[in-house]
Amino acid sequence: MKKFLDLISEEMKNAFEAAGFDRELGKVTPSNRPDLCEYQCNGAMAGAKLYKKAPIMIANQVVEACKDSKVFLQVEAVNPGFLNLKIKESFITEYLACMRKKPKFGLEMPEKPSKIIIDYGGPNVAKPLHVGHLRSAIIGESIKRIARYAGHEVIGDIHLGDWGLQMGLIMTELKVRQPDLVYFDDDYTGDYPKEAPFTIAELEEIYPTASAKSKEDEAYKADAMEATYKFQNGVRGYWALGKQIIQVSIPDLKKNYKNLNVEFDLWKGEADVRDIIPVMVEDMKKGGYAYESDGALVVDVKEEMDTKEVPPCMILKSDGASLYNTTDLATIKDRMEQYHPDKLLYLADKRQELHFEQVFRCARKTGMVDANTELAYIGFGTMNGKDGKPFKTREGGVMRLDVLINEINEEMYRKITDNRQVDEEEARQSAKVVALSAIKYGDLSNQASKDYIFDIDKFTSFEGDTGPYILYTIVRIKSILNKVKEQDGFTTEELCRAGDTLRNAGSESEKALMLAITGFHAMMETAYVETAPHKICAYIYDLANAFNRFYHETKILTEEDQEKKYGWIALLLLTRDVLETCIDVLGFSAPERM
RNA sequence: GUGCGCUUAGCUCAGCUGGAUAGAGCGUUUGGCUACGGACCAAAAGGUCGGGGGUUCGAAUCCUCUAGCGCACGCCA
Repeated sequence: MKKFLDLISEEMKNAFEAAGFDRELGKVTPSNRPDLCEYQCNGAMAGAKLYKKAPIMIANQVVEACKDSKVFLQVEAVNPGFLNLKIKESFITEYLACMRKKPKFGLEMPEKPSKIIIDYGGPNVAKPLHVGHLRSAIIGESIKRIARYAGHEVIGDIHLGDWGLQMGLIMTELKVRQPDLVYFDDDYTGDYPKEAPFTIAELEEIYPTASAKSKEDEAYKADAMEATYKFQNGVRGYWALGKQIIQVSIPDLKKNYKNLNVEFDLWKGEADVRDIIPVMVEDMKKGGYAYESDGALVVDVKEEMDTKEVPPCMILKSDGASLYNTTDLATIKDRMEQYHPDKLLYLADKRQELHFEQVFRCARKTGMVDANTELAYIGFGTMNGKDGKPFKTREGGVMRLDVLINEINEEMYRKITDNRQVDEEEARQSAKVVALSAIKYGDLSNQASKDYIFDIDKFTSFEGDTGPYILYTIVRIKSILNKVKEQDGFTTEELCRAGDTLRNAGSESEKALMLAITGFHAMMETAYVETAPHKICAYIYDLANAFNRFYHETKILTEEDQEKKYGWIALLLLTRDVLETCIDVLGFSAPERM
């Protein structure tokens, strides 16, 4: 269905046309003076020059043309030429009734859905997730869900970091501890064991140990680099061992991402493109794109329009090893061939902007990506502590993600059980759900591209613009609905039927709530087009406020007029559904009670 | 050095394509509890939108200059 704002604009455009002006002047926007009107149109002022007429004259003519409108309750011309609009209750009610009946509240679906691959997450195997992975996971998951909700086909790929020096480091340390493992025997030709010779817990201990040793011991580091080389070049034992490191890491990563309500469709990594790299490099040479420079193989990606210096994109290091660029490019090639996507979307720290610029240019120049596939990069800012510096533990180290999450879970549990009797198990469960909303909302309500301050006290607060406040509002609605069910002896289905008929708003706050709901489509569309989850946050915060205001002055359960009461129930159901849809798109959910 | 980004209330942040009196939350002050969940609601105080100049009937928003801060600039990822 059409967006509410478009419908009103249409009506206003007709009025401009009827009054003899260009209909495009009739564009309506939400009011920035809610004390005066619900919507406004500034077209009369824009038309003043065009028609050599005072804006207020134009506005008055338009007012005249709006006389018999079925949409507008009031159209008022105000100096210097504003058109202040109020909407008829019946028009709003009809619109909401229509929203209730349609899937996705009647959000218009694209004629041709795009196929989008979104690359986010990017954790390294064998290393625990830390806070640096949080933003990518949270924002990426939400952007994926927004695009899906908007009707597109989206594939989320975690793009594991399983190619770098950390692989060699682990192998080197493993060799020190267990030198007799068959993986290290170059003469071994049999099958390698299915069981990995380590657990995830051991891996998490091995890596930091190895990393520390390599910083002090040159020979150790050289061994690690050699092991990395062997792994990358597919020396049987090393390759098999590397695969096992990956296989042991994945279930652990899955578990951790599941706690964040983050799911990937593809669990591919850099190592998966190993076979593609030589072919790709060969093609780049043959095509005359790649050449040697200071011993390294590079592709020029400068463009005439550049205002800055864009260094060439390095494909191979002077020792012949591949690097970040190489695997990213090979991954693009792989994705293009396997999925033929309309868009490749990357989510990474904003400091990587130049890297993606180079990679994208290189991919286009070498013909790996055709003109109708879009390459996009969304850079996000740093998560800082209260001091404005990158978030650290009290001791100044990198904070593990599970530690941080546990801390917030505990804080939530404390708040939920504070001063009240609750079932232990249920309280634990809700604490988790609410804690996740606190973390995610805290992150997503800020613009992704900016740095933000991760303030646990602020995010976990039940007051103000926070996740818990949104959940609280939803839970409150659910609570009322449950009471009605009890009171009138309804099942959930019966309640929905009983609350089927919306009625015209009977108060300012009810009308404001209804109008807030009508903004859903425009908001969702903007959130998709601008990849801006924070707009969803702003919307549900407004909606929750509108609901709480309405709730505060409306006694629903004790209302004796059944028609009135069930009209409100209908409005509650719709409000709840819109709120829950929005938080689902943001990547969290609401409990039944909290 | 080159380029990019940021600067809005005491603090944390919004501000849609230029519109009326620049908005929230927290904190501060005040009022509302016989609780459909007060984890709420209502209200007040608090701003030269970093600074200068320009475009425009009209600028936080567009252009330009400038200051402060941050980030990135071939063999890490």
